[in-house]
Amino acid sequence: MSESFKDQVFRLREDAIVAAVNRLLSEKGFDLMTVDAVAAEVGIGKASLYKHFGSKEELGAAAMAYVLQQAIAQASLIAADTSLDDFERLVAMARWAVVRQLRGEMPALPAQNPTLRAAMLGHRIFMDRLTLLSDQLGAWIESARAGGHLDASFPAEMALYSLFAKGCDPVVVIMKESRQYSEEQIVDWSVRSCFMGLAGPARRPVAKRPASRRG
Amino acid sequence: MSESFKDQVFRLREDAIVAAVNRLLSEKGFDLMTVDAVAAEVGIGKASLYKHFGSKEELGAAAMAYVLQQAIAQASLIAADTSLDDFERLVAMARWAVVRQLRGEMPALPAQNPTLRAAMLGHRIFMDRLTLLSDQLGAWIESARAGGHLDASFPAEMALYSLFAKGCDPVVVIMKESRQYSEEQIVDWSVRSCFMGLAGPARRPVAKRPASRRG
DNA sequence: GTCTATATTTAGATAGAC
DNA sequence: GTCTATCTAAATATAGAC
Repeated sequence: MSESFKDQVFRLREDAIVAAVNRLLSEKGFDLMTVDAVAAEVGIGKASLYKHFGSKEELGAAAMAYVLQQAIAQASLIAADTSLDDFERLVAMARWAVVRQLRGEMPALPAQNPTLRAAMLGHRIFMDRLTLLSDQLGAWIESARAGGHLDASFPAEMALYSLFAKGCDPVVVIMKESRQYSEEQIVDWSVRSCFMGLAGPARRPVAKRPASRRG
Repeated sequence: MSESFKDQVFRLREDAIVAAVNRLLSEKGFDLMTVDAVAAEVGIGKASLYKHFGSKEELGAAAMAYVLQQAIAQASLIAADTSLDDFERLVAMARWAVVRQLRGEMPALPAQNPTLRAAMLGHRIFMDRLTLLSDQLGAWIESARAGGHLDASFPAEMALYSLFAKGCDPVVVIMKESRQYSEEQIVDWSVRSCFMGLAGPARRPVAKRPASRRG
């Protein structure tokens, strides 16, 4: 019973650490985020931090695992919404990623860092969640492709990668920093450009079949 | 005369340094690129390097200025090609950026680094070239928007930012690393997704007017 | 301007008391 | 597990001879 309470405190502290890492990662990025800053943000000593996580890279992997957990939860909600078809579910997930990034809740990890990459590949929870989310998105992508809702001239993997890339789209960041547009506008534009592209009506071929919904 | 020769050597050496920085930046990124590695790649001592550039940030700014120079040269070629309209010129520039990235010739600089950002804002050559290129691209964008070739529901700045972002598109990198697709395929897909989006025929509204060319 | 050798700083990681 | 104090490694930058 006392043990159980201790465990609860332990997990709450870890949650606080992950939250701090997540915030600092989205603000400064991995390389400029220092372990000292994480400890200071949580309000504990650095040595205490290392009792929870063995390295800075593990902190990054844990932050990504946390975001993946939230993405999976969001996907579950979207999957349960029967008013949506699978294409619209993909759009909804892209929207979710952009919103998260605008709110500063999307950690930025450098893909070029081999040490960090190794830590993530060795992080079982992260990898399991990554597989789970990829499978869910992949199923929607296949369904949407089969129905002509996604352009089948692209490989399915490219749609998957594009969705993940929405979480770190520099265009979104710049548009936000310019402070000229509302968040809703930025989200709408970003998602629309992802699926419809930048081209205007003069460059769009005549549709082979009429659009199914939006008249 | 001897002075002039020395100057030539000096500039050649600086070119070699910038080339090395450019290669290392595209391979490792700014934070993982060390000044020691740059000096080793050029084949000179680190102290000699600091006679040419005052800081690591200046190296990064110089590398970007060099890429901008090449982008401007490419834009001049494209501008002179009278077989293209302005929309196609934008497509050609996007294609150029993706090709450069695939070849590992596109330096990656972290936008979140304030020191680096300050160095670039203070780098006159870089800023002048950035303005020049932005003006050229902006003119094409306005022209393409006016003709309905670009979707006018997006702000013009967003098209500009999207073009610049093509130089660091993580989807391109991942597709390349997967080694499943040829470079031409990746380029075609990346450029197509930028302007036409991921959506398929079932999601495209009936065109108000017929496509001008590729029908 | 180039080199070798060194100074300085920063930040990841740990020792050891409690 | 938490803390203070410290170790260590790496990397930016510089001194000083040539």
